[in-house]
Amino acid sequence: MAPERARRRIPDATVARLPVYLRILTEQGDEGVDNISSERLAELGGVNAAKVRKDLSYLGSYGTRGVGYEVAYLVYQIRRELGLTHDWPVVIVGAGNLGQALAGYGGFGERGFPVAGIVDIDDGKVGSVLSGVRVRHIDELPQIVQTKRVSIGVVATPASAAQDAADRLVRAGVTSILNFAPVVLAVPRVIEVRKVDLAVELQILSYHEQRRAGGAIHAVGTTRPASA
Amino acid sequence: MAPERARRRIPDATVARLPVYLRILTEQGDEGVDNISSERLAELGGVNAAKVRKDLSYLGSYGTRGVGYEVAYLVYQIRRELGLTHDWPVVIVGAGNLGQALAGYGGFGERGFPVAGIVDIDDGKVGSVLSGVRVRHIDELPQIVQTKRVSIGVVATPASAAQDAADRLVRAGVTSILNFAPVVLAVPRVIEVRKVDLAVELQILSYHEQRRAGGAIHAVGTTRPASA
DNA sequence: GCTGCTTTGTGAACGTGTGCACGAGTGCCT
DNA sequence: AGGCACTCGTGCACACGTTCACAAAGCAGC
Repeated sequence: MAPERARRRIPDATVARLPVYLRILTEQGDEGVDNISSERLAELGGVNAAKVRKDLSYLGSYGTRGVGYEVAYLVYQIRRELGLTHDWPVVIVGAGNLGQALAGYGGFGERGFPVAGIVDIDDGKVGSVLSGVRVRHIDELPQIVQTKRVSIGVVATPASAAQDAADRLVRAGVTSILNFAPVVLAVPRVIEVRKVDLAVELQILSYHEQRRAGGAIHAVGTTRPASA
Repeated sequence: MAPERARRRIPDATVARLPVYLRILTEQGDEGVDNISSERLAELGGVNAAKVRKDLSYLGSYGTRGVGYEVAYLVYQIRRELGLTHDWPVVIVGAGNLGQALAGYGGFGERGFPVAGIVDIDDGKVGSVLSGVRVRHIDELPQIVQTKRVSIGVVATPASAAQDAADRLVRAGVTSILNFAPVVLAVPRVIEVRKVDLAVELQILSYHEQRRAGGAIHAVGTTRPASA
């Protein structure tokens, strides 16, 4: 049969950029662009052209020398590689400020991640409806995950409840977690966790602002300052 | 005067981890812990102990061999290095779903990033009050930035309006931007931009799920499929 | 078909980040 | 005071990621 492609592991850094290329390519496709060069794609993506070519080369040799890449075909290949050929329902834990915003944010469903359910531990919130999805009690989590075949969970609870939420998600059978709580989650090795932490992002910006403002004023001294 | 500290450039990877250490150390301090070893800090932060020591060594030699690090002092040093010795007011552009959630999310102000203002281009939204902050028209952006000395802007608009929002922020004098819109912003070199993209995070998780599930099922054909 | 122009795909060099391993310093106990 | 147990700080080797530079491959025009 077909010779199994060696499924070379795609570097993390590349995986993180593929969604960006995908979005740009989709936009370009909608605008009627049929072919695109690595140079142009790099420009739109804010990266280096060589990087684009190397990234895309991990998918296979889908470009045409002297011409560029066929947009539609590349979109297909990236979607296939990212597993976006079918929907991935997600379940949101936590119906607070953030959970509500996430549920209301249309971007989820449109991009292939429909909200299969929202759960909260607070009976006061259970029953209310957010953007068409009814909030259910967290005890129903296992049932939701099973019946809707959910493999991605979103933790949108306060920090203090995040670990419990993660534990419940894992027990319910979820294998990937997107964590918005400012906590380092402890989960089994096999569970894939990604973290989005606003405070961290702001503090990184703060570092650069601080450095810009006063950091450079002091001339760089010798290697070892007085440690007294 | 004080001997100018040697301000060596701190690696990006380290800067990204310092906020995590800071949060853990603050928590530990609140719980009455006075000293902490790199081993313990690593465990709580989900990283390697050697990495913790190397990261902290960029700040200076603030540990005590045989004992560990004094929590309070380390908190102080990290805060100083990250520029968290004073508040950094932020201005939010976009009072939609996300902008509202961000304004309502208490974590901002508490962590030293008070919301100096929210602006929107839609007159229908101007005037309403979100979590105590009145939404103002985007034309007032320069004034807000100037009077409140804002250097960090948050883009919480739809993708189509994000570049315009960024342009306005830059023109108003902001030098760092946190972008929630799924767009690659074009800004002057000197402007620091960080991006938070939910779709990208989910697609990365999708990649791992897909790989876990069936990545190996379909054998991909030879190097070059028919390209018509 | 041949020439010249364009753009891909990738080897190789370089830079950044990680983790080990161990010397060096510190506190405690006798 | 001396020995021991502990933990930091860091040199070094290795892995990962980025960028350059160029041969290979395709297209267009004559």
